[in-house]
Amino acid sequence: MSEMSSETKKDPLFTGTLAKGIRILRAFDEQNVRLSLAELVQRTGLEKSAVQRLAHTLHREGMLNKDPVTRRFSPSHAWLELAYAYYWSDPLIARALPRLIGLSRTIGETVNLAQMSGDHIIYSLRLPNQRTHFAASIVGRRLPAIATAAGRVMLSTWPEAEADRAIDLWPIAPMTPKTVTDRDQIRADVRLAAQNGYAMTRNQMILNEVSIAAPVHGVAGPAEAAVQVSLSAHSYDETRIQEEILPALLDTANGILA
Amino acid sequence: MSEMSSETKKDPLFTGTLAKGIRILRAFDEQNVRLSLAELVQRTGLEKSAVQRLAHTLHREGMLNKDPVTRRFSPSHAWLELAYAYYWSDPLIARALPRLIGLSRTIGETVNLAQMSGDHIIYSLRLPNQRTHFAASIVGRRLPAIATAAGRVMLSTWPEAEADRAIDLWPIAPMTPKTVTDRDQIRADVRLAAQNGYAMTRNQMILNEVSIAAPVHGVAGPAEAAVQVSLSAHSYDETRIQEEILPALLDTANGILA
DNA sequence: ATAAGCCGTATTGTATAGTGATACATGAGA
DNA sequence: TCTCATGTATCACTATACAATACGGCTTAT
Repeated sequence: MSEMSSETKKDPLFTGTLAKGIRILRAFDEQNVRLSLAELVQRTGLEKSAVQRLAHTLHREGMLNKDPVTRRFSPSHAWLELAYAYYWSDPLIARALPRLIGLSRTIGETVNLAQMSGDHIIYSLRLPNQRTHFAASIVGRRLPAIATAAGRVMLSTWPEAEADRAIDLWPIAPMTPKTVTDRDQIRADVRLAAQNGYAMTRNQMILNEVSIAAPVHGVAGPAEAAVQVSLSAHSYDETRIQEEILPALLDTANGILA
Repeated sequence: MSEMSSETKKDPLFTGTLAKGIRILRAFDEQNVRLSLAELVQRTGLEKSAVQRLAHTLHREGMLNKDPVTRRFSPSHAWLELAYAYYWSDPLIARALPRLIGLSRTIGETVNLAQMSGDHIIYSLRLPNQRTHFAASIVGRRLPAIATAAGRVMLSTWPEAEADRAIDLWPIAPMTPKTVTDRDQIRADVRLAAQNGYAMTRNQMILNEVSIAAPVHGVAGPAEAAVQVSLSAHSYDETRIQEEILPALLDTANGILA
């Protein structure tokens, strides 16, 4: 009767109530920061009664704050505690963090650790500087993988067939007028990254931004992650990048291997 | 029949299934990073069948990874996405971040933003340096409020009766041999913080660590948060702290007011 | 002023969906 | 080879989540 029929079709271990509750948590994002009951109904597509019950439960469990006057829900500190648990669970984080800090001190520019997450990348560590704008300063941000230097350099370590499939099928969300949407151009860029051992993009997310990424290799096979640096094109010409940034970046990424 | 009878007693809006699912998420922490079904049963106190169903659902919803060979569950990237949403939801974060970065550059030492969360503080922003150890580098960490400089300086802005109650009742978890557990001593320290406008502790979490915190005031009334700096007692004597650290710290904390 | 909407909250009969017990399968250790 | 612990699958039962609806407070329009 609903649109989830195909997904839910006879999985006797699937508990719909919990899934709905998770959908409520997921309704919050950078544009939806404080949601009323009615807005939650709209964003989740659930029944008003269901949202009432589930949001109430999440509130009582400490997962949602509720403003006593506006009656709006918002994320609670528990969401940060979950991030804390995540950080401990991923061994890459502890290996990468001290080296990223070193890189950040050396070059004095924004440094990130990105991981592949489906067809997106997700930033799991970020070391912003004062010029970095807010969205680029906080962890957990997702971007379409093949539209980013980090995503491309990771793909460049994949078996060619899989990488090609990804380049053909994965989404691209144009962020600036200069965002590349031509998949053959992306394919060429991934090939180039395979040769160079790093990937570089310009003006893809923000105008006048140069993004450079190097792969973090696992024991063998595809890259586990990528170390990525953002620079202003105004401050860094090609030779400065080659001489000041790249050696330090590649050194950092290689050092994380463990 | 279960131990939740007092909590659940007749709240017709409370959905137990969702609450149980949340308990599964909460079972992961810094010491429990990768949990088997049996361990989840043990840690949550739920029935094996329930854990089987709920963990399966969380896995299908992308909230838990499942290692195909060890069959263990672990936090997924979605946990970082939730943190991302939290960061956008709390307006203090965007106000504080650039100033914290500035402070970090100025003094070259570890800088944190802490907020009150029940009877604990939680670190919501952290700017570590290379010497910072891992647990002190990642957001979402909670510590007993009255055992920390940040917690005490926030309490020092509370109405005296409430602060006294907190000092009497809130938990203290001794972390080092020198952790202060005498509540009258803590009370004196809070009073001193009220006079000075900052709080300082030594050897409370780690030996030879000096922790200094200044309050971030709201429009009026109690502090919204605290800016906190960690130093090595070996590198900073009292006069260096007074001259090099405190002015910058207080300036930063005051500047966040907005 | 009054009415109409909208929204959050409370209530209730009903059947569905989660429950818990149990059985089965697999792999590790003794 | 046996035993035990653990993960997975199945199933009858009924407790529990469900959707509909009613109520009351607040804002907006007329």
